[in-house]
Amino acid sequence: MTSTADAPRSPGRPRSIRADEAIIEATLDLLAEGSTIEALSIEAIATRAGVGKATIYRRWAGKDALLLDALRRLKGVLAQPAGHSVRDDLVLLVGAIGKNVDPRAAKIMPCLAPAVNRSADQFQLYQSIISPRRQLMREVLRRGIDEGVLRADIDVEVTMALLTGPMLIQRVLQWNPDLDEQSLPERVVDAVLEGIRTR
Amino acid sequence: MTSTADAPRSPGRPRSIRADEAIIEATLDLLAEGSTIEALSIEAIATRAGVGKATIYRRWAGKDALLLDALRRLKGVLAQPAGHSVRDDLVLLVGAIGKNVDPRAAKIMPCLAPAVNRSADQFQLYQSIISPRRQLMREVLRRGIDEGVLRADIDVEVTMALLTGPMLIQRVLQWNPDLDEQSLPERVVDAVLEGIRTR
DNA sequence: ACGTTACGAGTCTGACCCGTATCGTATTTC
DNA sequence: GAAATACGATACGGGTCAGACTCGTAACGT
Repeated sequence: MTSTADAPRSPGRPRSIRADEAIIEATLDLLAEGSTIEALSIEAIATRAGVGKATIYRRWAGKDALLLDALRRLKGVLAQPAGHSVRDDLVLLVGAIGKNVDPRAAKIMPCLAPAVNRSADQFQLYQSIISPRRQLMREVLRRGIDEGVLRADIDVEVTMALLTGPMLIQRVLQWNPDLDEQSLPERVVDAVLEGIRTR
Repeated sequence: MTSTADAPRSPGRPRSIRADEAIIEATLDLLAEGSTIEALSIEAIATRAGVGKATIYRRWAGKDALLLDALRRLKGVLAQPAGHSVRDDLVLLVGAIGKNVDPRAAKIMPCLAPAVNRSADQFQLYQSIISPRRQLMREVLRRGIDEGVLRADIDVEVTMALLTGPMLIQRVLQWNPDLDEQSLPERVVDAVLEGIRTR
């Protein structure tokens, strides 16, 4: 016989996995199409997903809970530095900033900026996404110090901000429309490595 | 007699300047208190300003037009570099990023990130605010090159992103909560000046 | 005095939305 | 086949808001 712990299966029709998917996808689609977080309505999501509202409320407590789950899908995979050259690893990591597997992510990211500072939940989600990436860069910098490629007296945290900031304001805020995004990672890394002062 | 061009004065009660002020102020207050751009309603603004809704519609076509006018007030004044030391001037300019005269600006800025990429009007407003500041920094960097303090082969535009980015992600996105904002301008400028590579 | 325009306050219609409930139907276990 | 649960659809009451409108009043020119 099946053990009791093995089959806590409830009777009745099981929840549709396709509905789960459709709801999440509809949410991300709508966000990517330009809807802002609070303009997003459960009704719109339900319609877009081809699903009844009740089906959404059966799974999530409200819009916030749904959004949290939906945004988790966007995380994407971490870039994997090769480990040969510190400079090349940094270029790889800087180039990966704001570049997710899901093309919708680029459109959605700017929307999170306001939310991050108003909701503790979303701040935590945001930090949980970026902190592993920060850790990756931190390790490369530490390796650079150990190998003697980077000075030992640099502030690693400030250096990470130095490398990340320019890329982020360009990708998320379109800070300077004339700046070439393609070559930016290389140029940022090299500038930070060499400094700009005459010697 | 008064010349025709001199007195295009219309009859009737003139518009109240105090109402103009009150409406703009109420808008900025509500934004600074945490309301997001689209959660902001004309009704709320009218109530807060102690003004009838019609008084607002008489002046602006809608929420967008009002917002554009209101945000223009936040520009603040440009920091004035002393012109003695390039390093000190850069510290001043970097420290001024995201620091406006109006304390409400700091709370409002993150809300603009999504809007900037969706409305051409707001993108232009955003650029019109930051481009004179960019120009200021550009001039300091050029002076540095002329004086021989900075290398002649640096890319000035990339360098500006290098200096601005870290400060902006910290002030607007709270990128790394552990980073000390107070000392950041100095540390960013010095790091960019010296580079992080061993020599 | 009189016409004109603005004022604050309020009303009204038509949207849109939330969250819940209720349909008839479909899918599962026992 | 019966009980249980899910499904999409739709209806509901309660809420907010946009915009246009209406009051009675206030401020300005002639």
